Amino acid sequence: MNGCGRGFRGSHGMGIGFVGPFLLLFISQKPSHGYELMDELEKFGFKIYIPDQTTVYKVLRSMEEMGLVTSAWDMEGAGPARRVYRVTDKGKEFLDSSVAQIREEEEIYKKFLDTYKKIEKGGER
Amino acid sequence: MNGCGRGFRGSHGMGIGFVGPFLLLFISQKPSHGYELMDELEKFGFKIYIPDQTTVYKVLRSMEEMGLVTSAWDMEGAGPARRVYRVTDKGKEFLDSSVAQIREEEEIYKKFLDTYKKIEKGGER
DNA sequence: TCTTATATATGATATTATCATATATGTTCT
DNA sequence: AGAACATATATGATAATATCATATATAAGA
Repeated sequence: MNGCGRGFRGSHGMGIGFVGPFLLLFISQKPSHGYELMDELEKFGFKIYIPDQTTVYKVLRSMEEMGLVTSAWDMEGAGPARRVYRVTDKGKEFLDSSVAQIREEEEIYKKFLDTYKKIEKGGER
Repeated sequence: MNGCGRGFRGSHGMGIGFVGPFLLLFISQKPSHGYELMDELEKFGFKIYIPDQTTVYKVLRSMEEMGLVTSAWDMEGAGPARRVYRVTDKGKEFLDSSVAQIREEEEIYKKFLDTYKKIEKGGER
């Protein structure tokens, strides 16, 4: 019981969890680091469920191990050093290949909401 | 590596996993049993990712333990006995309360696809 | 009889996410 | 100066979720 998001998606073996593709999408637009990416997740629409910080950092490292991104320390600017990630060609391919799955889920969710609306109206509530 | 779906959603503590709300939705429309629900998942749009059979059976049992559904054996008709599930009031409430989260995810996915389309067009691909 | 579809179930394991905690830099307030 | 806070990353232990491998059993069809 912790008021977090909802569930696996059985992505066993994908290696980058639920949030991975989103991070890959962000990094594809602009090289970025963990702390900033956390922020971007919220701006993107993650409100009720926002992944844990440690999850984000760990997924970034996983993605690097898988060769989907590379990282380098950025000492410039204020504050502590930032580990800045950049997408690789392999990362772009991965992103491309995950789109079909995302599309399916988007459709399933849309259909869920439509169906719910119907039974909510007709229902003995 | 198993070609399955994609990842957790950090639903720690929800107790009914990713597929739970869908099962609850189906059962709310019509009492049903595990084997049939598997079928309905496919009809609903689960193709690239379809949850494992054992996952479905286990989630149904969890939902019963949580008081979201009740079950009874149905001996009528052909074939082996079926454990038929019916939604409870608590189950309906649970379904209601999970809608906000589903809506957020649907929006996030939609935005993912829109953003991807943009960077795909403008991208050095 | 053999195969297939129907139907449920469980113990072991793999995968993913969070929790608790640690470290460190730089800014702002008092 | 000292305290508090925002920024920034990291890891070991633990919790939650999903699958794998396997077992059982009924009935229909070839």
